[in-house]
Amino acid sequence: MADVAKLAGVSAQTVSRVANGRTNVDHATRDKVLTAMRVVGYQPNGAARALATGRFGAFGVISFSVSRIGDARTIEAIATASRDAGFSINLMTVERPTAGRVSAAIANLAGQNVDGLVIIQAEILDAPSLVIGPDLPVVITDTYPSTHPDYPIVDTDQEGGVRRAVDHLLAMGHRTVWHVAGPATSSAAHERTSAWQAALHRAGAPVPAVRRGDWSAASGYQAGMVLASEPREDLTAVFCANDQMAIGLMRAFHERGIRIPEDVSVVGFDDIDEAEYVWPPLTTVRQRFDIIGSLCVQTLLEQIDRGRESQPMRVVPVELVVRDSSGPAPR
Amino acid sequence: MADVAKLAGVSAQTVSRVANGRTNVDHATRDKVLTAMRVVGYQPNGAARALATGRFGAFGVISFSVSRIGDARTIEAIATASRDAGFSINLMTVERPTAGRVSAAIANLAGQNVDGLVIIQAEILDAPSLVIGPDLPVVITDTYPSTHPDYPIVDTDQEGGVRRAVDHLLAMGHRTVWHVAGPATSSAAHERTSAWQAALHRAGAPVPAVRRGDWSAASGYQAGMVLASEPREDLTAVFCANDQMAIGLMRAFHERGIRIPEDVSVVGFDDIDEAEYVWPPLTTVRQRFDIIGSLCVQTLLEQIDRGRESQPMRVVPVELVVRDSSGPAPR
DNA sequence: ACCCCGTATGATTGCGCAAACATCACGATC
DNA sequence: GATCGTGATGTTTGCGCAATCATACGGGGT
Repeated sequence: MADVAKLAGVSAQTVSRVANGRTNVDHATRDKVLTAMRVVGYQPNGAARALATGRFGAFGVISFSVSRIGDARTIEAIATASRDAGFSINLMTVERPTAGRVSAAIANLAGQNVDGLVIIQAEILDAPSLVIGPDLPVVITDTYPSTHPDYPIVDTDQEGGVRRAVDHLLAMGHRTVWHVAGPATSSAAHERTSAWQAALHRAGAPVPAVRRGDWSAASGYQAGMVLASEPREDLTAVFCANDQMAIGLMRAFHERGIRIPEDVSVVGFDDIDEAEYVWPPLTTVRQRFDIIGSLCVQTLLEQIDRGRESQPMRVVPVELVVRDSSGPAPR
Repeated sequence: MADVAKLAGVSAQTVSRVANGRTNVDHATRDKVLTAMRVVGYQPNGAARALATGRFGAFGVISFSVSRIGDARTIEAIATASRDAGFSINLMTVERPTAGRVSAAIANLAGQNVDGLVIIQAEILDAPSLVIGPDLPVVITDTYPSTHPDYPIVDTDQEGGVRRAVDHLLAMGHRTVWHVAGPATSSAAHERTSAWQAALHRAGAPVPAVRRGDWSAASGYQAGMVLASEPREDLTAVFCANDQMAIGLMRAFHERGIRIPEDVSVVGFDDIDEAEYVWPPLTTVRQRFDIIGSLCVQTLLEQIDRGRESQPMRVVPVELVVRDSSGPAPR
């Protein structure tokens, strides 16, 4: 910066003003400075700026996974919304989802580099409370609403999505709907299972035993093999807690000669890109990760302006996408 | 830090030493300081540390996409390897892959916050050269080897992977292999197409016209519909440049009553999780994104130590995974 | 002609930390 | 017993920038 100032024949402070786009700089002066910047190849030092201003221009994102599709899409949306708001993203992955590790990651990011924190909490933590500095804007997504009463939450309308899926199947004459749940460690999986139960209860339908997977197509395949090997009269519809398990389950049914949807209807959750192109095309509940991401950023920006006031949970609507994997009940 | 020093009855410098884990501090003193840190709730300020040391403890990652599976897995691997090396990840997405935008993103990250840069270049840029500060460690992945002769490159063994896939099909008696390519903007797509051509040439097989998709299952579906509607005697094997297009293509063939693999064999590229669980299970070339990620980080660490000396391109091996979507040529 | 105020610019200071050097005490060595 | 080395600690300084205050200039109002 000193070099630029010398070359342009102005003070360092004026260079700073130009670099920050202040208006109170003469046109001619600004041009001189900009030219000098280009000549010198000046790049402002973010650390020094952060030290002087107390702002980092970055949000931290804590996630247990990046490659799981939902997480990837959420992160992408957060990154895009953050960039548009002038913030960069500091991504921190936590290998094992214990509250201690998450709190450590938070501490790490918090003191260090960020103006706010998005926690993609995907999995239930072992301890109820997170240690978060009181002044750090924070938002939690992909978590039980009740888990963190003190922090703002953004999440998909799990209950509404599941209700639509189950009602869709019941409306087509299925007497009940089986369920392949996500892992017990996932709060989203819990919510979907509860909502499935509730929807069946409301309709007066029997509630079959839950099969449990781990989100992977492999686990859906296994669940499908188990279901196929203990044939039951009322197995005509299955709601899988995500699309990948639904895909695996469909492969198992194919292998066992169970036709979809003639014998059994299958519905997933997420609407991943492939859902439309597997065979048969998968009926599913579309999550709007783009909205989730931008709401997270918006929530952080509001906290930066106004502090962590009590905010309502933000629920992101879903949409049932009906394709060929679901149809009328047989007979 | 001053508060901690006062409370512990030592100098600020000693607190700094404890915070940085230096060994030359007396046990008793260290304990006093650690206690004081806990009492005060001390968190070192990353910006100040970076300013003083000139190191940020972070790598920048520039990517055009986060949610595309390969990118997501690469980013996850980079994040994990970086964390293990004590670095965090500053993620920057670039919406439109022009050299100008990428250079701007680089400038943004470079001066600002990072000790090194991973560019996941996925798409061919409009201008040949990137503007990268001469002192910034950098590594480019997912790009043409020849594009950036001056920078270290890490990439999958595209040629080897394609060769294995094509040879696998030819060895089963197919007279030739059709190809659904990735988008013209992708260097990986180019490489795979060239390798496919070369493999056919080597075998003396005819080279059918290339169909082009955009990596999505939807585009694979369209390509499949087109292929299915112009039936040809020699259409008995298709190599798709990624798994998602292969999945879409298989749906199209299902719809048109073309059996896989009895009528047509299909091979993909990537080995995404679902590949094993679509119907039929997809033969594909497994990319090792985990290795790519850790090699990227390793390359950066070496540059930090020894400067940007000329490094050989690092080629990551692949593996052909044979499943049920490929079989002997009909008749 | 005077003052006042707004605009453009410069000078000083401190953000929180670690590098570099200085100091001190103590034990080993000849 | 003088010298040296080693480990533990303190003091000074500067990293690069923006906040703050200070200064200079010029035009409009009275």
